[in-house]
Amino acid sequence: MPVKDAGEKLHAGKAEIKRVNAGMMEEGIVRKTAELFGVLSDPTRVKMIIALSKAELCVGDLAHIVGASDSAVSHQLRTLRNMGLVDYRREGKQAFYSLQDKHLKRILEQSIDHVREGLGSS
Amino acid sequence: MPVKDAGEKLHAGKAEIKRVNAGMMEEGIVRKTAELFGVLSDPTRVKMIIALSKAELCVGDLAHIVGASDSAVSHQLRTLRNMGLVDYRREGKQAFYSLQDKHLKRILEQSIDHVREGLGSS
DNA sequence: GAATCATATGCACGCTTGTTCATATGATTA
DNA sequence: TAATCATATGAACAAGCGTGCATATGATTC
Repeated sequence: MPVKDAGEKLHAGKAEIKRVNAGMMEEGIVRKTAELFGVLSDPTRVKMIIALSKAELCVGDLAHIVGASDSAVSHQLRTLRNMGLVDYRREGKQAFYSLQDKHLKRILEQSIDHVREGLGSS
Repeated sequence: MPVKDAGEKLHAGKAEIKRVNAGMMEEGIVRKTAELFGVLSDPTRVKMIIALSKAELCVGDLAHIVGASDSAVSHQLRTLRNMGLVDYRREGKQAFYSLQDKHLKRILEQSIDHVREGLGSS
């Protein structure tokens, strides 16, 4: 049975619409994908992830590197932790973080190239 | 000359910090990268981009496909247009949009796979 | 045990963002 | 020309987000 288009006025052919609809994903996947990108939509977090992809770092050093306050970085790390994107290791007073998610590094690097190629105009 | 660390207390070796710092990008690139990801951080826009990567569509059809109002979609299209991510073509009353930026499709698809592999836990 | 250090957390505030509603624009049709 | 259609736009509002500040926690050092 085809998709019910009862009443709605469409312009492109129904076959076309149907074809596009078939390529759409489940709502849940879409939501999670958007959430993942949300992580990368903040400059501080982008820098944090770049840094953590290069070395395991404690909060203070990370804050120093990305140029944000300890508090801000700690807050953001919680987000990354909750999403399972960073690894966490305690050593005395310090907490060491590193990038858990290798895919993230790939996606980020690819996108940076993309921006470098000139398209991120704004 | 090494990076000036005057006064700040670092924990990891300075060489390590220096190495990580070297891998950091210019502020402008970081900002634009974050902006690009910002585009993909909303479910409606994710759906729009998926749809537009499969076919050229007019506003109404696109709205129908992604399940949002014409107005909402039009607003979002303006954002995408301003960022140079979609192509625009007028035909009579209708305006047809398509994905200008092929990289975007690649990045998006790669990230969807990534989410499918189970990491987008939230 | 007191002081200090590294990190974490709750709250508040300002800013951004996505949507809706109303209206405008511009093209087609009657 | 009037009415209608597709799209665009502006104002307004709610919700979410990033940060600073104060404070808490837990480990080390004196």
